[in-house]
Amino acid sequence: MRADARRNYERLLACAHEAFTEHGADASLEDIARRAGLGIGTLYRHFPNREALLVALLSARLRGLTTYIDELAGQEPAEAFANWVRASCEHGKTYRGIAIGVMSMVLGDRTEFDDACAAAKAAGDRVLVRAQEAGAVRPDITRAHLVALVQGLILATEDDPELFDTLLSVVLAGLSG
Amino acid sequence: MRADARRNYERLLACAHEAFTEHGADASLEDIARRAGLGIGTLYRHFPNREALLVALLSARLRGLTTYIDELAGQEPAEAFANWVRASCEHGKTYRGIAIGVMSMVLGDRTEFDDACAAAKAAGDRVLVRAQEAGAVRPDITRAHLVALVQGLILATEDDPELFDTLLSVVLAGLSG
DNA sequence: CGACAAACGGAGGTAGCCTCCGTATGGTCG
DNA sequence: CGACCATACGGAGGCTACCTCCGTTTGTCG
Repeated sequence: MRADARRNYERLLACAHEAFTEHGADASLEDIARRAGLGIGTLYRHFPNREALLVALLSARLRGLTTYIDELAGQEPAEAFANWVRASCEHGKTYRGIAIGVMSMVLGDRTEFDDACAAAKAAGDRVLVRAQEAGAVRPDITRAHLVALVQGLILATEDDPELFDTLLSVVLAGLSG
Repeated sequence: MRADARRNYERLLACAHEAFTEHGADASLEDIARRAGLGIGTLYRHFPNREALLVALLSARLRGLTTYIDELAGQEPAEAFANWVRASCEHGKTYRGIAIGVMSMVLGDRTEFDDACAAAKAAGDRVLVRAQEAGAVRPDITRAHLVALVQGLILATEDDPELFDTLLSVVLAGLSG
């Protein structure tokens, strides 16, 4: 990959992040190219369609989340667990709209995204198991339960950060072993 | 309202339902007008923009759900409660994508939609209170809890009906008084 | 430094959004 | 019953976005 190509790839991802968080998954691709100071043709060479750009962006962000989760290994189990839940909520809030857009798209090769998902799940499982082994979290809880709790929490408290904090503390207390 | 206008209004809503469930909130408005055998101008007179059409459609559906919930008054409390949860899940599944599109839109007069929401909530509360008074449902559960549970359930079990049924039975068992 | 594969840019064809206004028609009143 | 007009309809047209295609530019390697 040529140096200019890599530079432009990164620039496009950064501008796509801005545009998608501002306007949702419907953001104009031409606007993204303009923000990056590049032609629309360049955007389409790197990402053949909207889905490809979204998948690349989400995958990059998921990799970032995975890195953070792995760093939680240095914290005590209960604290690491709480931080994991919190980070997942934050990630879910920011990318809920975008992720739903991606989910509704079909077909195509989503290997990259699937891999990033699997990695994030595995990293989360490690934190969960550790917390459970330390007796900080009920042993019957699974990651699927937490996904459901987190998503429900986010949707039920839309636009009410105070309610969100209250319910999150309730959930965390309820999960303690 | 003239007779032809009312007929066309209904026809547009029906075709919008088809199109939105097929293609999500991004469905083409021109396609909706075509399906209804009407000009695009007619669609825009009845619904000045996409949001207005979505709001009208969701409101109509919510009113239908409210009617169903009210009919549950004839069933025994525990059964009515379970049916309410089930119907809410069904409604949420079908309209999740569309509803999210609506939620992300801002400003404008949403009185009609707000009223429909309030009515559905009130009807649900009646069923909940009755079930709790009969001792069929834990007294500390609120409708907000159920919204969170339901939404989380739907999101966590995307594309896996079997898992959905399993988790739903778990939730219903867990809610019993 | 020169050559060429790799990358860029943007014109252009298509389609959807929404507006505007000329045309058609349902309902009402003499 | 017929004529009038407010109400409603249709679609052309201006705009913007999507995506493709190809002529031009540029990084890299011998």
